Amino acid sequence: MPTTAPQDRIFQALADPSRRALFESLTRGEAAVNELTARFDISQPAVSQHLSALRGAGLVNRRRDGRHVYYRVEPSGIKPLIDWLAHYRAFWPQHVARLDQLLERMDK
Amino acid sequence: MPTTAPQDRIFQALADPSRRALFESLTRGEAAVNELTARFDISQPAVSQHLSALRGAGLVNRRRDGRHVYYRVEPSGIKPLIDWLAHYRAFWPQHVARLDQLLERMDK
DNA sequence: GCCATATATAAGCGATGACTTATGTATGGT
DNA sequence: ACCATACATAAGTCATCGCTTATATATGGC
Repeated sequence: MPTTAPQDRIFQALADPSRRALFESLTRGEAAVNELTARFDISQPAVSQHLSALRGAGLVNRRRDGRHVYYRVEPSGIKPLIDWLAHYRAFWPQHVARLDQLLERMDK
Repeated sequence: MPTTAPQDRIFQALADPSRRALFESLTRGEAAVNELTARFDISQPAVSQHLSALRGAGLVNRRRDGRHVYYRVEPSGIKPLIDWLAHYRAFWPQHVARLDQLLERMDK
């Protein structure tokens, strides 16, 4: 039954509260792993693993600068989520048009 | 770290592919547990457990009719998801206004 | 009341997940 | 070259998940 859908990794990535917190933190701006480790009460490897999951889901990017690796939100990453929501357009008929416009704009 | 957020149950509910498939199936229309069990290749208890999780997340309703229990999508259930998305408005500035309108309309 | 159907709950099991500590790999400074 | 810092990966542990089978709880028809 479970043929891996495109939403699979993103939903699973966001299912974990720590990961959502990390993501939330990154929306405040790019941050290196050591900064993130300082902000949260989990070990550095745990942070790296979470970031890896977020990256695998396409939700974040990374960039190396010297010894630091800076992570930042990948704006296009949440598109699968929007797509998934749009698929259930039938349940909010009035809003479909707006969602469609949103999707069009995100394509570019 | 993990103080149970409002998005918690909904993200976790949607993290499972079988559960998303069930939800998808319900968007085609209300269905009883035995129908859903027939559609998928998992046991009836598994279906009931998934439906319970979806219900716990506010994504579906149920209604009893005789011996059957019919489940249907709760349209307001995806609002937390929209809310969560809206929170990251900063990343798609052009779309914020539209998302806001969408949210306003869902409130009623 | 009795039996069949429909669903929910219980109990158990193997797989996966989220962490930990320990170690490996880059990079920079001296 | 050496050492410290920054990050990733490995390995192990404990909890949670998704499933199963077995059983309990409706409801309806006779």
